[in-house]
Amino acid sequence: MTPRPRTRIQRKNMNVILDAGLDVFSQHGFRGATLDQIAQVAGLSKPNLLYYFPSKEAIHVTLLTRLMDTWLDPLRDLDPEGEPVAELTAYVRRKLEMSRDFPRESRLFANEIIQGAPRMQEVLTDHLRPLVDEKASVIAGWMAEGRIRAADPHHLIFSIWAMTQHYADFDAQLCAVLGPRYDARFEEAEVFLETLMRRLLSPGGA
Amino acid sequence: MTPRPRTRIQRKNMNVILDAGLDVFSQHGFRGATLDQIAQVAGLSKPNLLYYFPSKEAIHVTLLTRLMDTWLDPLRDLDPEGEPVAELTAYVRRKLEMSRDFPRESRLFANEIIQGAPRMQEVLTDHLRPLVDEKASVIAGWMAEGRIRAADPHHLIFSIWAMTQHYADFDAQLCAVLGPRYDARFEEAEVFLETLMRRLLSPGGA
DNA sequence: TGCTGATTTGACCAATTGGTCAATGTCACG
DNA sequence: CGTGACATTGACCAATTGGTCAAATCAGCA
Repeated sequence: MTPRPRTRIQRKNMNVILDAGLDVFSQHGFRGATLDQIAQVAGLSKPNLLYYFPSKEAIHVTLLTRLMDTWLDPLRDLDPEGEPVAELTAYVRRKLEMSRDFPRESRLFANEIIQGAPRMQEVLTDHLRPLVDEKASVIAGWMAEGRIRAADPHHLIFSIWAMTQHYADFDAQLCAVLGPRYDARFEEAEVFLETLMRRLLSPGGA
Repeated sequence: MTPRPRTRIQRKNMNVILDAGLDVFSQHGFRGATLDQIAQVAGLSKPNLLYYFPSKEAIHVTLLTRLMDTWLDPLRDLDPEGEPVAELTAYVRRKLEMSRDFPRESRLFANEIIQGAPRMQEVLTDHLRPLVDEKASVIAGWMAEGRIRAADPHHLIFSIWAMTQHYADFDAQLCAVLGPRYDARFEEAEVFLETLMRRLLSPGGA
């Protein structure tokens, strides 16, 4: 689908196009985005886009594939040998950092899922699901050993996704509701979520 | 913007159109939706749509406005005189029920917010923000009285929104990850979220 | 320098977009 | 059974869509 970049120029332009595509797709979704818009943001002509990518969909698929590579890293990093509460709060912190540092990627993903994930079914079932099941059973193990309080591990993971990605995906709402406190939203969120995780999971309920 | 329906036929057709619009807008966002698609789902001709609504945007705006009316009811119902933990778990339960019973409405809202809420800024700052501030101070009052454990009330509300709406907005992801457990997702979520809220808020940390 | 392949684009295309309008059909009510 | 308002639509429009292509330009190398 995506030709391997061979020259300097190819690498540079493909990155420019993907960055522009990320801008536009994350803001309007696949169907709402147009090649003209992407070309304009990229500073290239439309035929030039199609010299590097065979179609609009190819740009989108390339973005989603590259995204999934790094998107799940925080969950992969969950260490079965680590201290349970520390591991899970660290996971939340990493996810929150991703929402802060890569909001466009989060929104691209959210758009795709909300619209039924038509171009991601296989990657979700083939890669995401096994990873989630694996980490859920690690968490279940911790719970069985009494190292953290019991709660459905899958829904625990879903809640962590929901709460952390919310700060990227619903940014416009936060901005409207928080007013002047908007600038501190990530610091406040980190404190709040750490408290939440600790009370939910710490054996003492601390 | 939207003419008041005068006849039976008008009322019926406007509802048919709005329902079709909800289908299409919630799946593709504003720019990704087309009048032809809405007309097809509604079972009407395109010029007939435009006989009842002056433009594509008018349908969208009407949907959003009607939605906001009922979307915030669960939060409005939060009773300052009630028992704090019971009130907040009831709020979570009502929000979760809305995700279960009105997933299209949730996705319509999510699409609009993700795309920067270009058509909702004023309703967010004029209606949502005052309501959130009011309820946040109710919650803060409960915390100050020691009736629930302390935590940032605004971020508590955000987390409740995130976790409950996640079950509507990211349905495709849940389906892929949960597999056969997918059918029980709402029952499981209710149990999980009740546990979470209780541990987070109950003075004993129960 | 000249050559060759990589890069860029103006012009173009068929299909689709949101929207208009005149003509037609239908319904309620006197 | 008229008749006037309500309802419906086929035909059409200009603009935009994703995508093509031949011609022009550029970069690097012998």
